[in-house]
Amino acid sequence: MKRNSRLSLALHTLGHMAGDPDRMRTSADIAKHAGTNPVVVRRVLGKLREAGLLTSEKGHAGGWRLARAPDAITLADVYLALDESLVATAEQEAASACSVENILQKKVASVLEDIERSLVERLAATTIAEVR
Amino acid sequence: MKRNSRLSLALHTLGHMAGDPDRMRTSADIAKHAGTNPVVVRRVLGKLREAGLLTSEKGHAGGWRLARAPDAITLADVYLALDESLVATAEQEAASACSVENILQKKVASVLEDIERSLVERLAATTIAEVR
DNA sequence: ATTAACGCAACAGCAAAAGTTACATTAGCC
DNA sequence: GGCTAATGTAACTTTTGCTGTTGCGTTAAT
Ligand code: FES
Ligand code: FES
Repeated sequence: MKRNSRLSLALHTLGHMAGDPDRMRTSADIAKHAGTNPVVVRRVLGKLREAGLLTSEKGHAGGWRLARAPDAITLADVYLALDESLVATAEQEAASACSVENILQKKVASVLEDIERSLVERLAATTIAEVR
Repeated sequence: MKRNSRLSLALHTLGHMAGDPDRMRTSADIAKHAGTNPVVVRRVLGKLREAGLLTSEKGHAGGWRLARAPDAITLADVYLALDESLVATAEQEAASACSVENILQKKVASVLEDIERSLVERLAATTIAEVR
């Protein structure tokens, strides 16, 4: 697991959680499985918690758990929770003096928006219950 | 022009070329317009030449020119010529022991392939003659 | 012969992502 | 109450890919 590691890490972890939703997992456990560092895990899962997909508990018997049923969490939920996008975003700059630049900007931005939308649609069709 | 600079640079340059196809441009000219370095321009345009979209000539009166009519070059041609993809590619690693990983890999890869295909389709609908 | 261009390779600088360390806080357990 | 094991966060370091830069060889017009 190398690239796009945040998303990979998140999906992989949720996939395993979906297979045994009641078990509480610590960031150290998860990190060991994923071959990374507990802090990285907490960083990523923290975003999923903010999005309401996971809950975490501090203290002695703490750890991480799904916040909803596995079949109520789609890949799109995860993708959107980390706001990192798989489609390069064409950030719009203040309209330049160059007409070529402006026209291109519009064309490309509109294509990318459509593509992004359809990507999310596709991801929404699969739940993490289906990937374990 | 900051991000995804290779594609931006390429499209922008071709857009301008489409407006005056017979004029020969040097990498230094182009670099000045694009606010970058001639070597960077040659790197990018070199790929477009390999793909048959441009021709370059060395020597004193050398420079760059379109290899075909502007309305015969689509944005998709340019996108494909630089093999840099706007959709993050889910590189496949040797099937791991973990079934979650394998299933995810397949799902995500297939989605991304579809998305990439449809992106290229969309880009193929516009020629550089339309963006000047 | 000179000049102005490309081609290419090697190197330097930079910025974003990942990993690491450190420490405060929290909650169960004896 | 004190110990232990967990999260939460901030700061720092390392890695990595991209951009930009320099240098030099090659080519062709003048
Ligand atoms: S990571 Fe999927 S099995 Fe350990
Ligand atoms: S860059 Fe488009 S006008 Fe100079």
